[in-house]
Amino acid sequence: MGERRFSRQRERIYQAVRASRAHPTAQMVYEELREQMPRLSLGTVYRNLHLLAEEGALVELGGPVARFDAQLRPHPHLRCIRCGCVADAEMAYDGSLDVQAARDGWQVESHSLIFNGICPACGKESEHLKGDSITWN
Amino acid sequence: MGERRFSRQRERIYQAVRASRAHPTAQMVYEELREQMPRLSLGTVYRNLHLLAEEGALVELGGPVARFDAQLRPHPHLRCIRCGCVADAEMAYDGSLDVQAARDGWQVESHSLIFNGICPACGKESEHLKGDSITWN
DNA sequence: TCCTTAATAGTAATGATTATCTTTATTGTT
DNA sequence: AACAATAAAGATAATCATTACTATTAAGGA
Repeated sequence: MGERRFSRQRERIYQAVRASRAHPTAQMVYEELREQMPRLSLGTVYRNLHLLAEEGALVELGGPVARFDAQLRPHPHLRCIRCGCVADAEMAYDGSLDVQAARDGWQVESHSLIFNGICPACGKESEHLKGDSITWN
Repeated sequence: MGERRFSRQRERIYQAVRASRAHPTAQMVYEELREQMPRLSLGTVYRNLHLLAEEGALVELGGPVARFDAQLRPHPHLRCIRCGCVADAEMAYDGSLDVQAARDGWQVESHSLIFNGICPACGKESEHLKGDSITWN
């Protein structure tokens, strides 16, 4: 449990998420940075994404594969049930919901609101193809 | 692509989810049924849970490990950030949100609203222990 | 420059889920 | 009831995301 030190890898990882609008996965960050840092390891990406999330510099989004967001204000997201891409919803985060949801002995801290749908790209290229729907409630 | 046949395994799997209030995972269903059906295979549980979800008899909930619900009316859920358990929120599903969320070329079909918090059991046993927070937005 | 040790790279291990493949069982038909 | 066609099961291997482990590298203070 020592003091945190600077590392160029962590810095680049943070900047990569910041610069992206794709809510990238660890794999996506890894592949992008690898071009410039061929020796980068995937484990390093995972470790640092979690460190950054832990210290509040990033937010981790759920789902079957984790995604990361440098936009710290909580907000709803849109997820494509075809390609899995994630976008920000233009909608405010309603913290009052957390109060309403509390019941029994639950202590509600936050909520995640994810809209499932078809993204512009997928909606265009496939008015015929019927891929597997990956929707969650 | 043949016609669907009856199978006692599928029937029991469906009943197991129906009878549970835990929004069980595939593993949970498997372990429970195994007592009565020692030869049951985990792959069979996964295959049938997905078949049942596909034909609309069950709903699949997201998260790092998939959970299943026989309550078909969409509704928000509570998830414990300590133990991972899932419960129903006593709150109506607001379909009007889906209309509001639509933007650009997105076709929104549904949404999932999950409250993150501490369940009664975890809140009781640990006002001292500080486990890893697993919260998603 | 030297030391301490946090952080990395590389790789093995884990856990959930999916795929493959042989055997079993459902169901329509004799 | 026996038969044939094939959906589904059981067993196991493979895949994918993520985590753990270990020897080496590199912050950063003395």
